[in-house]
Amino acid sequence: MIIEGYEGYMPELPEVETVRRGLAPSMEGAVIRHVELRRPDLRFAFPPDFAARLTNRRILGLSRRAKYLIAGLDDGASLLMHLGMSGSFRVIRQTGSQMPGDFHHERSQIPAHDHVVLHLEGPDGSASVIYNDPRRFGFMDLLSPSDGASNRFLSGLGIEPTGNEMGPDSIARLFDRKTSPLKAALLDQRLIAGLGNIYVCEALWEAGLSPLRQAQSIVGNGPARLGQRTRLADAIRDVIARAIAAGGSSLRDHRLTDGSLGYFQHCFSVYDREGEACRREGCGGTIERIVQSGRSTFHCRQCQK
DNA sequence: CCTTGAACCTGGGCGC
DNA sequence: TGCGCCCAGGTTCAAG
Repeated sequence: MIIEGYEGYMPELPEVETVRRGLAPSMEGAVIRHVELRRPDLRFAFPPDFAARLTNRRILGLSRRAKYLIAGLDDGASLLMHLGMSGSFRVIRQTGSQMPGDFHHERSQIPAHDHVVLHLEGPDGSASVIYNDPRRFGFMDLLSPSDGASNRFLSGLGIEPTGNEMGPDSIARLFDRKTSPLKAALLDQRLIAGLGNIYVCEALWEAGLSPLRQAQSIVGNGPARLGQRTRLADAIRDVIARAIAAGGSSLRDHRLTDGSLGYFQHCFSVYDREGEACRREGCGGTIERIVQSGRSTFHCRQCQK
């Protein structure tokens, strides 16, 4: 018997957190019995002996830092996973006498873009965790116990958008003397780690701030600027928290979804709403799409100053 | 150091 | 139906 779950789309922080929660029951406490690599690389080459170093290791916990998933292993190493733009995981639970890999024989062929399969043996039976990534912007790495925070992917990351550090003081420190647009500064993972294009647009709308103004323009001691930073910090927390809550709902109902934007998009105030009326009470503006550093920004000129 | 833009890939949607 | 173009959740580089 095969039970198939569907996890993961739109990989910004809330989605990565949703994936983490979805995978944790299958992965935590399980032993990796076999690792299938269908190709030598994703965005980057897998590290040397990647599969061998994972084999027969028990997964102690699955955590998240920014948009990274981190599986802690029983030898002190950690498996680092990033979903890029199009990565997703599926879990297939096997019960009965199936051998690992049999699900591929039950299908006439391997689904396109299934690049990594972790065959797990847990207390409640076996499971296969399959990483699929059409665009291959995702990547994986293996951290030795001594690597810790010196890992090239983790070392430069900024503060967590939902952590205790997020507040007007941190924003002042991080954005001081930054001449880049607010939009670009919020996307800079070295300052705040975990925000992506959708939720930056959403948070700026909620805070009533223009994506075009310079980041340093909300730095300063005046009450107006303190208010702007406070509203921005609150908006970031709020938008992320609501998206995680929505992700949780869609996860419970995942059989009803097709894995596309569908479910979440009802929650967006500006993202992908070009030409629609601004949803702010009494605003009357129209959502506009502009391009900043090569990426779409959705905003309302009327109420975002 | 700082900021911007190209590059990495595949697939879906649209206009012609 | 098909072709070419534009667009998409992110990150790393190179160039200015």
